[in-house]
Amino acid sequence: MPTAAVKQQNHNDSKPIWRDPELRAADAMGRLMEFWGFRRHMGRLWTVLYLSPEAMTTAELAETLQLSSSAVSLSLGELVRWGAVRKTWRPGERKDFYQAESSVWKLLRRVYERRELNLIRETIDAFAEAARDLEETRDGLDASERRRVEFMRKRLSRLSALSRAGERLVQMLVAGRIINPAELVSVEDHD
Amino acid sequence: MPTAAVKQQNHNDSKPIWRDPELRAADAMGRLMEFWGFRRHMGRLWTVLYLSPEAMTTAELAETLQLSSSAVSLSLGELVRWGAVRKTWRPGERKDFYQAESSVWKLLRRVYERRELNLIRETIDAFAEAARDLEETRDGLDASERRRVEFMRKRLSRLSALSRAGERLVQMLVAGRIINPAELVSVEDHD
DNA sequence: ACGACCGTTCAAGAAAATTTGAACAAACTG
DNA sequence: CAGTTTGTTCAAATTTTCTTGAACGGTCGT
Repeated sequence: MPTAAVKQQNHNDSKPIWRDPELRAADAMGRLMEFWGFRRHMGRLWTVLYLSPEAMTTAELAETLQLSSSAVSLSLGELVRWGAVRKTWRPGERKDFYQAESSVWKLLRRVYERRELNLIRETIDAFAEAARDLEETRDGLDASERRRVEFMRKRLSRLSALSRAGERLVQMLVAGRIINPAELVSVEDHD
Repeated sequence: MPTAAVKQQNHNDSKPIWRDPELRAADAMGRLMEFWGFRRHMGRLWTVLYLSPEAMTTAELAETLQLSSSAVSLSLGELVRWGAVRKTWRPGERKDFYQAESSVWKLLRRVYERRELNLIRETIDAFAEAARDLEETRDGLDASERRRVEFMRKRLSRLSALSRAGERLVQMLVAGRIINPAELVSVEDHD
């Protein structure tokens, strides 16, 4: 009788010889994407599609990555919303086919535009509100309180300036223009 | 009898009037840091310290942010390991005092050096391994398989080139030198 | 050396997220 | 139109991460 150590080579699937490197690359991208705040599976799915010359069906993707169909549907849908994967169509086929958007630069740009830039702006706004709140407290304060609030105000405005500089930098990136980190540095120089 | 809506102003703490803007700013930074892959509390703690003219004790931090002492210890320790907060000392005092590293640029650089750069390198290595795996499969393949593997090899090497370009960009950032996103773009041009 | 004070670590509990199977809906086929 | 096939949504279950209180260990003052 076979031991438990025997890999269960299910179904009648003879897996292609390139499956191992494929999964290795997919997993590496999955980690990267996860670190970047996306679902692991988004990176994996995108990579499998990117490495495939042909568009693929959800069933093939599920089989390749050993995922349930709902997991595929979920992450693939998100990829489509990010424009990282396109639904394609094949005459005579009922299933949907998917293919990877192959311009990584385009994808990077889109994420920075839609997500990072938004987050920075929310942060900028929050600092601005905090500063406004602070102004309103400047009524009957004794000397030491006044000094304390003044310090805080200065630091807050530095955080504001830094985040605005960050916003500009990301805007430059998105525009494909040259980025000068010195602009960030210089915010902190004159104190 | 007082309703539940009455804010419980616990203890005998008369909270300073700048507490609200302080917390608002701390929370904004907490979100940013969380998005960036750190603990929420790290951003909050750092901000409270950054906005304070005086070094603070763990007890004061816990009180300000309404955290348990273990939560403070955990996240503060991590901040110290990242060099984002320094332990200071006061003559005659037994407690430890903490103050924020106030150069945000220095902090950014350190994180990119230690963390992002490492991650990119791991990714580069994984792609390289995948490519090596793939080379080894090139034995008795029929024509269509050969074409398939060849496609995959091309795409893999493009991913490699992209991640190496990413590494270079981060290196430039860390060095404070000018970054040209076009280098990333150009990887995908000649196909 | 003893006791009080601080800070860290740990394991248990709580909260948040991912994952899955099943139910549902939509589109096509015969 | 009934029956398949395909894809999505939902809630339950699992896993992972975060939080907490208690135990531990070290340091200082008496």
